[in-house]
Amino acid sequence: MSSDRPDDDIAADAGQPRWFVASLERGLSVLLAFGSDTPELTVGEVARRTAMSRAAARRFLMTLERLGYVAVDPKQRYSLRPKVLDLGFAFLSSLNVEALALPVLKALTRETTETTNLAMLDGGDIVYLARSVAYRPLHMSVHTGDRLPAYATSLGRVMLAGLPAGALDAWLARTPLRALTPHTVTDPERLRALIADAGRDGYALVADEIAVGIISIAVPVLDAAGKVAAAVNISSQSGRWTGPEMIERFLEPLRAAARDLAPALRAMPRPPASPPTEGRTP
Amino acid sequence: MSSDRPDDDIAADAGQPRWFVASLERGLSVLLAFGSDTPELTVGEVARRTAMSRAAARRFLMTLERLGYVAVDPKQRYSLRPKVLDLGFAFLSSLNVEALALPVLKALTRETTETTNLAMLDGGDIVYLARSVAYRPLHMSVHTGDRLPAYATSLGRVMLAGLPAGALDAWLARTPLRALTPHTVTDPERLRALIADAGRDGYALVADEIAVGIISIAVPVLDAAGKVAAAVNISSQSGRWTGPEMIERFLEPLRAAARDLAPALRAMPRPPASPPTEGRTP
DNA sequence: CACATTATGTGCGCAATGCGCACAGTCAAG
DNA sequence: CTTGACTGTGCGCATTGCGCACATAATGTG
Repeated sequence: MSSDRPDDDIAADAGQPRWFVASLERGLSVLLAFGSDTPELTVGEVARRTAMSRAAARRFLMTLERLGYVAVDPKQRYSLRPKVLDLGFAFLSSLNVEALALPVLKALTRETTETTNLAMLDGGDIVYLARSVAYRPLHMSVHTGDRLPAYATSLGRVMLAGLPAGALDAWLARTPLRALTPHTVTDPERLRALIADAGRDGYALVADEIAVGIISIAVPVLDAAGKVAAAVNISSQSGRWTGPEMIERFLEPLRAAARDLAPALRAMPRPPASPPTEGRTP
Repeated sequence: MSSDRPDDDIAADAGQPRWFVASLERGLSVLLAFGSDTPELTVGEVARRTAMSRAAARRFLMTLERLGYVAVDPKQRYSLRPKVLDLGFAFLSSLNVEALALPVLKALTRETTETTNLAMLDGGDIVYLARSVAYRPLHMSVHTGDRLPAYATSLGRVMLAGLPAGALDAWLARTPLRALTPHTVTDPERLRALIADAGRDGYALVADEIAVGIISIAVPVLDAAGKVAAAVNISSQSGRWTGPEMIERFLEPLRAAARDLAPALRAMPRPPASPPTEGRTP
C-alpha cells in the first residue's frame, strides 16, 4: 500500500493527527490504570488494562519508575508513589483552593453545620475541588478530585445552566442519562427544563437523584467576567430537611459564600465540551 | 540479573537506557511546567521551561489538550484543567486516605484542638497526604501534595528513622542540609543523632526549624509488617506550647491515632531512596 | 509609520525512537 | 514431570516524533 499520506491534516482513519504524541497518551493511560480498587498491578495486568503489548507496558512502567512515579516491590508488583500528586496539585494550588476557597467553605460549614463542596465542570462530570465535611457521619464518600455525572447533581445543574446555548444542546445530545436512583431525572426535556430553572433562579435543588437520602442545594460561582466558573453547594440528608427548608435556611449563606469564592478562582478557559472529536481547524 | 554491561544499562551519553520512553518524560515535564505561580503559559514559555523545542512543546500541549488535561484560551494561553487531578487521586484513593485516614485526623484535631497531618516520605521530601487544620489561623500554608524537606520536620525525622541502615547514610551523604531558619540543624552528625533519638523514642519533636514559630511532634505509622509507612504529627505555634508540654499532652493521643491509621495504609514498596528530586527549570 | 523584534502555526525530510515479535527463564498448579 | 501463565530481554524495522525552516501575526521602538 503505497497509500502514503501526502500530508492530510485530518488523519486518515486511525484517528490521530500527525502532531499527536501517542507515547504520552499511552504513558498517562498506564498511570490511570491504577485504580482505587487495584492499587497494585503487574506488568501483564497493566498491559491488559491499557490494551498495549507487554513489552510496551513494561517500558512505560520502567520509565515511570525511574521518574519516581511508581515503585516495584520484590514481587514485581507496581504501585503509585506520592510523586504522582505533583502532577495534579499544581492545578489546585494555581486556583488557590487551599488558601482562599477552603476557609470560605469551612466558615459556611460552621455557620450551617452542614457539609459544603466546591466543584468545577469538566467534560460531562463535576469534579470536586474542595470540601468541608460536617461532623455528621459522612453520607457519601466523596473526595477532592472525584467525579460525578453533572446531570444528577445540584452542582452540575447550576454549572450546566451557565454553558453557552449551543454547548448545552450538544452536551444533552451526546450524554446518556442513566438513572442512578429511582428519582433520577432521565428525560432530556425535563432535565433541560430543570437546568433552565436553575439558570433563572440562580440555584439548583436536587434530592435523591444521585443517591437515595442525599439532598443538596447549589449556587454558581461567577468569575470576573460574570461567567459560571464553578459552583458551591450544601449537601445533607434528605430526612433532615425538606426542599423548602433547604432554600429557606441555606440559599442566602450559599450566595454569600459564592461571592466570597469568586476571587479565589481565576477565569478558567471554557471547557472544550466536546471530548472525542472536535474540529478546530484555523 | 545484573547481566553484563554490554552497552544498554549505561546508555551512551544522554544517560537513558534503551527502554526509556523519552516522550513520556517530556510530556510529564510539560504538565509540571505549570506552577502555582504561573497558572497560564504560552507555547514559548513551556518550551523554555522544559528546555525543548517550540515545535515539541506545541505537540505536547496539543496532545494534552486533546486528552483534556489542558485548555487553550483565545489568547493562546494554556492552563491546566481539572482532569489532571485524575492522575494524582488514584493514588490517594488507593490509600483510602479520605475514607479511613481523614476521620482519624479529624478526631485527633477535635481532641487536641490542634492541626494534624499525615505524610509519607518520597525522595528526600515529606509529602502531605491529608491534613486536618484547627480553626486557629493557619500558621503555614501547607496543602495535600505539598513537599517539605524531610530533615527539618518532625514528620521527616520519624520517617528517616525508619529507613534501613544503609539508606539513611546514603541519604545523608547526598542531601544538602540548608538552614531554613537560624534553628535548623544542619550538622550531619547532630542530625543523625536526632534521627536516632526519634527512632529510639518513637517520636520526634521539632521547633522552629522549618519556620520560626512552628513546633510539631510526630510519631510513625507502622504497616502490617512493622515498617514505618508514614507519619502523623500535631503542629502548633511554638509560643503556645513548650516541648515538654507538647509531649505531655499530645504524645499519647498521637500514638493512639497512629495505631488507628495503620490499617488505612497499605504496605508501600520501600522508597527507592535514590532519585533525589531534580528537574528544576533553568 | 515603517522597522525591528519576538511571538505564533505548520510542512517536511530524516533518523532516532519506540514497537512488538520471539525466545528464554521462572514459578504454581495439575 | 508437563502445562500454562507469567516474567525479562534482545533485536530488526517501520514509525514516530524531532527540529529545522519558513510564513504570518502581534508586539514595541526609533
